[in-house]
Amino acid sequence: MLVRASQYFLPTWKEDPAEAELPSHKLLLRAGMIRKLAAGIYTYLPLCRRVLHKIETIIREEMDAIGGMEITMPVVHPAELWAETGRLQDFGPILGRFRDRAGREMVLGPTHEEVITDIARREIRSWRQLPLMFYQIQTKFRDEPRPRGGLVRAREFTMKDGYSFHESKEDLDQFYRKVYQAYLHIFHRCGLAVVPVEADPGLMGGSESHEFMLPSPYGEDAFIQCENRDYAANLEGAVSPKDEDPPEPLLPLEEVATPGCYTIEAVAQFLGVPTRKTAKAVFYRTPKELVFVVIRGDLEVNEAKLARALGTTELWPAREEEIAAVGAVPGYASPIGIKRDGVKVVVDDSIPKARNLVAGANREGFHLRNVNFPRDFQADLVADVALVRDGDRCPRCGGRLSLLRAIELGHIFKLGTKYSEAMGATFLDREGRPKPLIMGCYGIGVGRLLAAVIEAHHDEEGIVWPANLAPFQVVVSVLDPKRPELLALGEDLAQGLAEAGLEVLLDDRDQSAGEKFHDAKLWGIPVLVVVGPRAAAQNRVELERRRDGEKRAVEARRDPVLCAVRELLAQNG
RNA sequence: CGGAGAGUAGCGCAGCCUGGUUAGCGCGCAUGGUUCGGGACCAUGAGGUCGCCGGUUCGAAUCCGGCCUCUCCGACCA
Repeated sequence: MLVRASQYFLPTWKEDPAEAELPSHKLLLRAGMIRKLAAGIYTYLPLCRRVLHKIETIIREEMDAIGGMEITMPVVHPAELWAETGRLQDFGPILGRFRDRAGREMVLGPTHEEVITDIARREIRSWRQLPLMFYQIQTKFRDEPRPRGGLVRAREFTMKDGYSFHESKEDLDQFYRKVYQAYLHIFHRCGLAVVPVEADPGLMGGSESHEFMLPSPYGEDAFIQCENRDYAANLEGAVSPKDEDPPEPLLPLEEVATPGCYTIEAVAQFLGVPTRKTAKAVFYRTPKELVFVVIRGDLEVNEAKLARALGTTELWPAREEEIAAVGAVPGYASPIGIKRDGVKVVVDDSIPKARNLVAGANREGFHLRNVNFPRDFQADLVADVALVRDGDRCPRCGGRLSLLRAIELGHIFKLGTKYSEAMGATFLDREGRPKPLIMGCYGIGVGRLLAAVIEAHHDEEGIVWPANLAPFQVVVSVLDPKRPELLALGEDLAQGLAEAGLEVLLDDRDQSAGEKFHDAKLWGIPVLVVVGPRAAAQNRVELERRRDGEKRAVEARRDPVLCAVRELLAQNG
């Protein structure tokens, strides 16, 4: 296929736009691939559409290969459907809403578990129909509070979402592994070295989940990875064993004056002890009760882990008056001597391993030395609720963990029966008994994936597409298209390449040579064929490879040019 | 939602502090001409409710108040 640049829409910019920070965002704008309509809402221009099409093709091939069937679900859903699972509430303001002319409340789909489960409950009756896997590539809308980085986090975005239905947990487990592998293939084929990490299912619910992360300094997310590569987890789910303090005799409680020491740092400094020899009190509120968390002073509470330990999804920081109501003194709060009714005391598992800690005395201006658990206070729950830090130990091998920024490209979940139970989607099992369908769901952010490919494949001059994703494989640049013989030569060579099955951009625009060279680099097209007067005088054209700038001159005829282009493309990796 | 910054021609910016002719520069765009291998040159020209609303003033891009939008950091986030 052959496209003439003079008749195509390729609005490039010379300068970096003021609104962009990330390389992918700047390059998408400069290369004329996207334009912004509003915060986090973009038009995909022709060059972008071509690349998206290639990414989508890879995704379709991999989904089809594991038995996925492509469908398209509606963008607009009745709000009632979302009320069935409780997510009309849970999603809150993220959900785009409007009323139709009859006054019925509608939502813009941020994801499609409810819709596919509605299909399933109407159509799936027997175990004989299972398993089933559906997927779609479609526009989603989520009114995120902070869109950022162009396509890295948009409010309106393209997503591949897939949903599978199974008769048993075992069948889901087996299929989940297939999807996991298919996802690795997809990212590999896009030229990305992603890391699968263990993740927290969060709002989606379910038992097990993995995120596919591309490490990047510009990532919108982060994860924890072991130096020995045997453990990777997202921040909300990461665990690390706590070190036991060296044995020391348990000393008697002792109250000490610590005027003006409202923070752990201040207390530790005032008393000359390290922060890890202190116990910190942190207060939360759930719909049911006040939660008093006791954690080692050098650690932070991981609210996702705490919520999971409490079996709740709703958790907020407590207000001062709620803290005071149970007899705790903010700034000097202590688990010793508080009212126990209506308070749940959660002790992080760092505390039983520590000895002789400094904790609040529940008295303005005083702390206690030599606090020991469980000698001095009791817990309703002992659990790991700490945020893992850079440098902590790996739970598998004891190696060092590091915190890496990353772009989350995909997320897969074993949903189990959360949606099928809420919505009454059942089937008759082999014994003829009705059972809720067992589900999995699988998402890839397609636009984010495209942005991630640019983050991973660019240089100072522009994008450097992997050959299989490039919008065109070759650009044939006619330096002086006003000369009929040069234009004719360029057209003939471009035609030859196109007839051989390549996607060719013929740059026949009447612009200076420099501008055309710069645009070709900005667009990231793998091979440039230069048709210029200098080489043409010797009946030659010059080829240049985008990735490394390697140049070669070949005879200006179809066959030698095709042959050389193919070689350069093949070595493009 | 908390913090920070920005909004002047299609893009990038200056002018604002210290109010005063017709609001400027570079790029881009249009027309004509000269050029033609790494973001050319000359000439002419088009293009602006200075984000919006209100106030102060003889006079506001400039000072004051309110609002809107966008960007970044954080919180949040399948």
